[in-house]
Amino acid sequence: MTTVSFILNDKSKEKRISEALTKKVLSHIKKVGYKPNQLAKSLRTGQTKMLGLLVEDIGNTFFANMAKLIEKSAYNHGYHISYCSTDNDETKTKELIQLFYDRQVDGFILTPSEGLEETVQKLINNNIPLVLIDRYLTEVDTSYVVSDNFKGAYDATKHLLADQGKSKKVGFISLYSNQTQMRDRLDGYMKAIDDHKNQAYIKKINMDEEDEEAVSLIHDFLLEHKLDAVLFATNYLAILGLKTIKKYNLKYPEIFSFDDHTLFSLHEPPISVVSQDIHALSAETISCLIKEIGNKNKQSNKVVVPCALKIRA
Amino acid sequence: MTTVSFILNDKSKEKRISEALTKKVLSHIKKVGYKPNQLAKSLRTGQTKMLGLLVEDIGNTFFANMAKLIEKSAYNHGYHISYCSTDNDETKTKELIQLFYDRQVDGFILTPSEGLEETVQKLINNNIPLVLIDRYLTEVDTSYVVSDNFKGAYDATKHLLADQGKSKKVGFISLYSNQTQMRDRLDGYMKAIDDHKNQAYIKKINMDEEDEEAVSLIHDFLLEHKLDAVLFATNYLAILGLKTIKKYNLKYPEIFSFDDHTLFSLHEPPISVVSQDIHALSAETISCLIKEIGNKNKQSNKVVVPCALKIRA
DNA sequence: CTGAAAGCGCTAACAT
DNA sequence: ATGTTAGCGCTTTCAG
Repeated sequence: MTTVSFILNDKSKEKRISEALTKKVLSHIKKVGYKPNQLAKSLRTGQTKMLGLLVEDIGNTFFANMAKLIEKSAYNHGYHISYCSTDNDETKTKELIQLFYDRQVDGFILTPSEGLEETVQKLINNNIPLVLIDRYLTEVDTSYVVSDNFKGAYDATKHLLADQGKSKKVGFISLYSNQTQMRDRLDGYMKAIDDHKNQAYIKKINMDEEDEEAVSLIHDFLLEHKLDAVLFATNYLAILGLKTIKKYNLKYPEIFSFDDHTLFSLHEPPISVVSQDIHALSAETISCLIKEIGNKNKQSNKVVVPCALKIRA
Repeated sequence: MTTVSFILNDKSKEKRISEALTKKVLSHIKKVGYKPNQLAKSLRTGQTKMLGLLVEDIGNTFFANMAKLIEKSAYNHGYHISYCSTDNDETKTKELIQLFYDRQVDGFILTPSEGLEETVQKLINNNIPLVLIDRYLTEVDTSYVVSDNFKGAYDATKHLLADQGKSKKVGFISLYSNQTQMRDRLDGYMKAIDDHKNQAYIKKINMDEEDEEAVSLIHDFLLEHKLDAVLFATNYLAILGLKTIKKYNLKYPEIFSFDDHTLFSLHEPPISVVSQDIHALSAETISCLIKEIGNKNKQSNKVVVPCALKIRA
C-alpha cells in the first residue's frame, strides 16, 4: 500500500523504489482503471489543487478572457480553477469567499469590490495565498497584478490633446467608484490635462444606472461643454457613448476607450483604445499565486503590467 | 455529536430534537464560528454539491453569459459550478471530464465536441447525471437543452426571402462542422429556400481558419454569386462578414446573424439576428440536471427552446 | 436526547 | 521493499 501510494505520488525516486516495480505497478493500475479519490486525498493532505477565481462578472468579455487564460496557465502548473461572479456585490463576494474557503481552495484570485478590506485581511491573517487582480485594496498589504491604468489614461489623454487643435476640450467619463483602477485612470487623465495647463471636464455615471438614463447623461455632458474628444474609463461606458452619438445623431467627438472590444475596430469611425495585456496579466497572476503558495508568510508581490495604445483614428 | 450533526443538517424536526436545544446549538455554533469541513462531508456522503460545466469557450460571450446564468440558477438550487473551456478539443474534453469525475461532481453540463460519444455514453452507463447543451449527440440517448436552431434559421431565411425582390439570392455561411446546432441551422435555411423553390448558395469555412483567410473566402463567395442577402450561422462568422464588407468596401448585402452581439445593434446599418433565449436555456438546463440528480435511472429529457428574430433593418 | 464507534479512501510514519 | 496502522472530519447506526 505504502509503495503504491508513493509511486502514485511520483515519489519513486525519492523513496528509492526500483524502476521495474514502479513500471509494473503503474501498468497494473492502468489496467484495473484505478482512480484515486481526490476528496480523500485532499482531506488527508489538505491540498485541493483548486484555485478560487472570483471576478466581477464572468459575462464581461474582459473577465471572461482573463478567466480563460488564467485557467490555462493554472492548468500548466497543475492547478484547476473554480470561478464565480461577484457582481461587485459585497455580501455575495463575502459568501463566495467563505464558500471557497470551506471547500479548501489552495488559493484565491480576486477582483475586490469596495468594503472587502476586513475579509481580505482575514484571509491574509490566516495565511491563505491570495492575489488581487484588476484593482487592489489600498489599506491591505496583499499581492496584486494590475494594469498601469495611470499611464494608460495619461498616454491616451496626451494623444487626444495632441490630436486636437489649439483650444482642445478633452473630457473624461467614468463611474462613481473608488476602486483603484478607476482612480488611477482619472489621475492619469488629470495629469495629462494639467501638463497642458488645460481645463478638465469630468463626468461620473452611477454604476447601476439604466442604459437609457446613462445615455441621456452622457448626451448632456457632451453638449454642455462642446467637447472635441472624450476618454471613457471602460469599454462599457464607451459603448454607451457610441449609443449616445447614434441616438442623438451627434457630430462625432473623437472617442477613446479604456479596454478594447470587437466593436471598436469595426465601428465607423473606428475607435482607438488603451488595451490591457491580458496575456501578461494572466501569466503574472498565476505565477504570483504559485509563489504565494510556495513560501507561506512571505512579503507580497505587486505587479503592474503596461498598457498599449491602439490608435485607430 | 450526533445531535449537533443532525441539527447542522436540518434534521431537527425529522429527528424530533427540541426547538430550544436546536436554537442553543445553532447560536453556539455561530459564536464559535465553526465551519464544517466540506471535504470530509463529501467524502462521507458522496455528495459534493458541485456541478461541472464544460463549455466550448468561456471567452465567448454566448457561453460566458450562459455560464453566468447557470451559475446563478445552480446557486438557487444549492449547487455550485466549476467551469472549464474545452476549446472543442476532444482530448482536452475527455481529460476534463475525467478530472471532474475524479473530483466527484454531482453532475455534468457539457457542450459536446464531436467524437465524444463513447465518453458520454460511459458517463450515462455509470449513472452520472448529465445534460448536454447548445448541441447534442445523435448517437447517445442523453438529456439535452438546445435552441430551436432549425426554426430560427428557417424564419430568418424566410424573412430575407420576403424582404428581397423577385430574383432574390440568399446565401448561407457556416462552418465545417457536423455538430447538431450547425446541421439544424443549415437544414432550416434549406427548407426555407426549398419552400420558395429558390436556389441555395452555401459556403462553409474551416473552424480554425485564420481571420484573414476567412475574410478572403467570404469575399469570393459574396462576389461570385452576387448575393442579395446572407445568413451567417454564428455571430463570429457574421463579424467576419462585416470585416469583409468593410475591407473590400462592398455594397451591403442584407446580413442576418445567428446569435446576437453588442456590435450588431450599434453597427451601421444595424444587423438583424436570430437570438437565443439564454435565460430560458440556463433555467431549463439546471432544472433538467436537478431532475436527473433526483431520480437516477430515469429517461432523458430533451428540451428545445424557441429562438426569436430581432429585425433591425 | 446523547455517547461510542465504524467507516468514507487516502497518506505517511513506523515497524518489519 | 512492504505491511500495519493512525487519522484527516464528518455522518449515521446502535445502545443506552
